[in-house]
Amino acid sequence: MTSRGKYVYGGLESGTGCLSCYLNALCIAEELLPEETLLLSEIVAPPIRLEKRQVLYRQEAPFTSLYVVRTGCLKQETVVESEQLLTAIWLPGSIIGCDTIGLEHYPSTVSALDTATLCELPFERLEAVMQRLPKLRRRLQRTISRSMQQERMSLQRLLSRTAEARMACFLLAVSDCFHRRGYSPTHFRLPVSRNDIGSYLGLTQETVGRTLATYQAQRLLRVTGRDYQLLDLVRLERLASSTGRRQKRP
Amino acid sequence: MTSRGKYVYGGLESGTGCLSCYLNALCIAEELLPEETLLLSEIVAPPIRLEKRQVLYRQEAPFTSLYVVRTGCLKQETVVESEQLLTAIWLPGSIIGCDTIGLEHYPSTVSALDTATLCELPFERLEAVMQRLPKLRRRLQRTISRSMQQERMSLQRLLSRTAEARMACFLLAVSDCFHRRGYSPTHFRLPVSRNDIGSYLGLTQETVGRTLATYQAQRLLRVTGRDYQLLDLVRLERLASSTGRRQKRP
DNA sequence: CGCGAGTTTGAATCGACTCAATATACGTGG
DNA sequence: CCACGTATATTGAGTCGATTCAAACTCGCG
Repeated sequence: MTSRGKYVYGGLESGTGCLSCYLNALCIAEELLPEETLLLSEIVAPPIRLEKRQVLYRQEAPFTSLYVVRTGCLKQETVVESEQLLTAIWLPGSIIGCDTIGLEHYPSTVSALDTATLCELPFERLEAVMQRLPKLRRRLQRTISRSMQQERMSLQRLLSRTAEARMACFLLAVSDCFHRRGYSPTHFRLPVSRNDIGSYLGLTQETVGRTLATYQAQRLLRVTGRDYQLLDLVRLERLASSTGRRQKRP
Repeated sequence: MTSRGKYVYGGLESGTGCLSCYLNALCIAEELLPEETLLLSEIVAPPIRLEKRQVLYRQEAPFTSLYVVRTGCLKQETVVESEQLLTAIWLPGSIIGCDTIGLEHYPSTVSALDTATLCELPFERLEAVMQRLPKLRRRLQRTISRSMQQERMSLQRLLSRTAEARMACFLLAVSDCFHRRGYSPTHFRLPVSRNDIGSYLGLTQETVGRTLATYQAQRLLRVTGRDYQLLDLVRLERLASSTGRRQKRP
């Protein structure tokens, strides 16, 4: 998070726009007719490329745009009462900035964990298109509602779970996300430090490491650095959906 | 949560509508001109009165309306993978249903914890008014964004806190909410069982009770049943903003 | 090659949980 | 209105899990 800036990436085919985007079915463009999608792609700013540690926007910066993650991984940090929280981890397909619509300033800082590419949706222009395309507005609202409920639930679940169960929840969420974007659900690189995973899950880095070690000993997965290979999704899911504690007898 | 239904409350002055509502400054009506507020009050359905345990809507029921809490207290429960989570506690001034806009069905069940009165905003009609009043749309979006970020942060904070700190966070949030609605911030009835507080905070009922007892011994507050009297907000805030754990030395 | 950030491992402490038993409040029907 | 039964709260003892702290280790990068 040392330098800020938005560097245009020359490598993306820009002429084709949203129509040919591999994320189409997940982006807000979902369910739009081709001619409607074209309308959308006209307002999409040229793709942004961020290098590791580069900042997309800072807390308190004026709100201008939503961003869709095409590739890479970003983190969102919020400072409140001089306490820093890791409030989100963004993977491909996520829409960043939904928590800022209607506000003047971004409530948090978003930065890249490794090289990332994003689509920028200037909100003013998006608003204009939504005026003409109510379907698009509903689509965005649905995305927002879903993520609100999703996030609330996943955090709520974590609250009453042990470290083991929290890690399982986290890894499965990441796996699921990659899966739906067409990547492997069992083998991925997650460029997040143990420390960051810890503050995202409310654990210490030591506990995160130890838990991964335990998993590895049980042949649930293999980790080398930040490269994860899930070996037994079924057992991980069992771990994630139990609280990890002894059953309270009725 | 035994019986369902929406019973019209005869006791609210209905002719005056939003203009005279004591919540005006907090409801989405904020910042609207009088004539605009009138437009809004025309679509507000007659006030709803719910008795203790009555259900406002059930999970999977078709989405029809947003609701504003006028008085009383409600809880939101979500069942996912046969696990029941207490995902929200709604106090006066809250808008219920923001997590459902754009979706077909409510993602959770909301029921009254004691007698409650609510304003119903049928969403179809609200949408029509927002079409004519962009200001109102922005107002609603701002509310949604704010609550998204707020909720995310407060849950995130809880994750890395001890039972003592979690309880302090919770009580202060409630206190703040009542305060902003014009009630006393230090003396209120919170008709939520220890068990429900526990599942909301990710603690057991025993821990909730013990923590309250500890607080009482330290003259931080007085509790009798579900009646709370906060005696030292400053010290409570200190408790809430520290994690409750020993400081890790740098 | 060496430095530093990130990670791993171990030992001791403290906190929250489970379980069980008791006490209190509350609503219902006699 | 009181007595009862159920739901909710309190209290205590023992266990298990996550934290703190310290130290050694590994990897990537200049």
